[in-house]
Amino acid sequence: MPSLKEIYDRLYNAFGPQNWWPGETPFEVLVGAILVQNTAWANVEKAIRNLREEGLMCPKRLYRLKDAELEELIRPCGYYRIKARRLKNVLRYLLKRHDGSLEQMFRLPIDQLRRELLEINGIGPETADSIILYAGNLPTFVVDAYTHRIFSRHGWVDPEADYHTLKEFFESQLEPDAALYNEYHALLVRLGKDYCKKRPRCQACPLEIYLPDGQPYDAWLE
DNA sequence: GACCAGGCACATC
DNA sequence: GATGTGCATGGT
Repeated sequence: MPSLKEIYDRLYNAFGPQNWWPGETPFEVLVGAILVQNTAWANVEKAIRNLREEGLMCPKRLYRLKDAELEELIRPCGYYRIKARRLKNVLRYLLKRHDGSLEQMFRLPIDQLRRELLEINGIGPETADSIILYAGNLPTFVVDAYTHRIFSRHGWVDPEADYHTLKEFFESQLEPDAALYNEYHALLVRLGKDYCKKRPRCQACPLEIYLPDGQPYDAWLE
């Protein structure tokens, strides 16, 4: 396979900078990381807009909001009841442990912060890493369904590989560079959305991954 | 109408 | 330890 750096360069040359995360502030990124779980971003935008318009993009105010009201505001992004609970769980941690200060939270060593986030009910590995990388601008690689799908369909990783294995796969071959990790993950999502859907649809290319000019993506990367 | 989307927790065997 | 299921809206 091509080196991870080369794959990155080719993706960057093809798609350009993705300007992630699409959130105004670190706190919005944190909120978005919960709301986007297994959900299309377009739906999350509506929920975030609702919170913003109500002036609720603030840890304390959001935490004090009644569950029923929070649920109603985030309803457009789906799983709204469980996500309301998960949001409250993170907010409780943020307020009690860090006095509501993200800045303070991100002063923790990355590994420790990651462990603490993973103890929160509703925060799994991808959400924890997304918060650390995209809200904290700290170098931890974010793995998601697209990452797994793209790399396993190419035969570059074991299809059975779990989150931690994929994360190590990237971090062991790339410098710990937050800007690089940020752009890399965003580019993989872009590639996945455009060319690597969940269910393969085209017989001509076993990978079902194509570039805008119709050339198979796998050939393009060789 | 079926399928999909930037997961995660929990029940059951 | 592995496998299955609930959570839910909105776009294609």
